[in-house]
Amino acid sequence: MATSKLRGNDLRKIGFPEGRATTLALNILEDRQLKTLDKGSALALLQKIKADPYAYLRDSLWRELAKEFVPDPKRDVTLNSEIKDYRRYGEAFIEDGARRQMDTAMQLPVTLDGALMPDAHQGYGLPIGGVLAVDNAVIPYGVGMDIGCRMALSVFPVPSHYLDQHTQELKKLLHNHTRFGGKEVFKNPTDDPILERPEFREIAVVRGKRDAAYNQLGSSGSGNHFVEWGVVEITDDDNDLDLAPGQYLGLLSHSGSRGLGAAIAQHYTKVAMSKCPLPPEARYLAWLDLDSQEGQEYWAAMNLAGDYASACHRDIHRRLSQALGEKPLAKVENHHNFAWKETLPDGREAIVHRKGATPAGKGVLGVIPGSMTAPGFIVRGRGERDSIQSASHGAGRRMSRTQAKQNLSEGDVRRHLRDHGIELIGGGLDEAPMAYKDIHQVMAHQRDLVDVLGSFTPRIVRMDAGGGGKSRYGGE
DNA sequence: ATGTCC
Repeated sequence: MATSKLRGNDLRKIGFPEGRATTLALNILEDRQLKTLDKGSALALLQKIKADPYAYLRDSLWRELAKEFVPDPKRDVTLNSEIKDYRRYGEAFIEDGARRQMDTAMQLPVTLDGALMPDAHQGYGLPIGGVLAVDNAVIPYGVGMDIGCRMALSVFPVPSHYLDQHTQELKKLLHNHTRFGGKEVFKNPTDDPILERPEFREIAVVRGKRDAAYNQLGSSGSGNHFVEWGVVEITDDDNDLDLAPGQYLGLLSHSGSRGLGAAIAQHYTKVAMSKCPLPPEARYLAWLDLDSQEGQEYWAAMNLAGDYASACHRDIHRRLSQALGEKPLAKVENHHNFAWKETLPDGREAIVHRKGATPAGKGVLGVIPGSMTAPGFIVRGRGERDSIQSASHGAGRRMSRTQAKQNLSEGDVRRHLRDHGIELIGGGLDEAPMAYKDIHQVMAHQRDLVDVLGSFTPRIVRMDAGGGGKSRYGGE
């Protein structure tokens, strides 16, 4: 009876699409002929069917599932045979998987234009670091799971040597006034006006998450999310922040829309995949017509999740500013994992998806983080048309989470952090600085996309304690 | 990235 324990989530981990294929697989496994199959063997078999569905088309038990993995011109929306041309920044160190995913996205009949940022790596559907402009449609997996995930920086009127003199106090503030991980939330969540938005009454999936949204407000979640104190160095006199060149104490946060955004992404991805069946390699790129009821709902829910993520950062910075007893001189905030209505250079209206890519329209400010032991950069967009007015959202991974856990040791990471003078609360091996690309190289590949106004060098970092042996994927 | 669900 071991098979009865197999869940949809197990199938997601071996790359099964949400929806019919998963439902079919779970139903077929209920067949009495398969009752003796243990969980491992069942997963191995399902993987084989997905990899070579043609071998199972005559198998009476598995035929219906196998069909799900074979292109069906009668059912599937057809991809263009031609891959539309698109720019790749820093192509030499972009992995093949990310390139292949972007190629597929450039074959969608709704695609107008695209670009791949120098921190790109493989994700679900659109690669992380992928920018895709489409015609009157929105792709839930082109936005990603953590809708509206963002960076927020506060610059304080405090000299940077405060970090050296008050290291343990600042560390304690992070410990006391931030919440990380799946379960940790504030006992006294802020009653933010966002919770009164009509979407919480009008959209079913959003309504079901209102209580969770209230409880999770101001919490940071897990994965690559962080809150950190560090040194802001302003190098450019003309910096749009009214800051004199020099060094300041800074607070940088990276997190998103928590359970609310995840539920919206999961729900509308399922809807899109059932309404817009695509050939297997493109299945996760299913879109919703923007004029459809579901498309309008997703658009409203996505915007709410973005505003919620912003409210969370506001709360994080308010709590820490109060605890520090200082008001910020300047703030910079920018989001990725989102879709915007924009006008392309040729005048066409487009829905521009930036999955792990930073908006870089002319004069638009943003922060591109490096790693715990490398600076991030305060940037101003140059409005470059070839990148669809976008830039990278960080350094990007050099090692997958699994590779990092296999190749790095706790001792090595501890030494590396100590050598760089970094204080860390939490943080797993999969988030070790060595798992990330060299931010200086990444920045060198996007000189045409952004101007650098200053830097942020982390000193005291808090992250989730990390997943230990748990398998994770993606990361935006 | 989330919640533990087809």
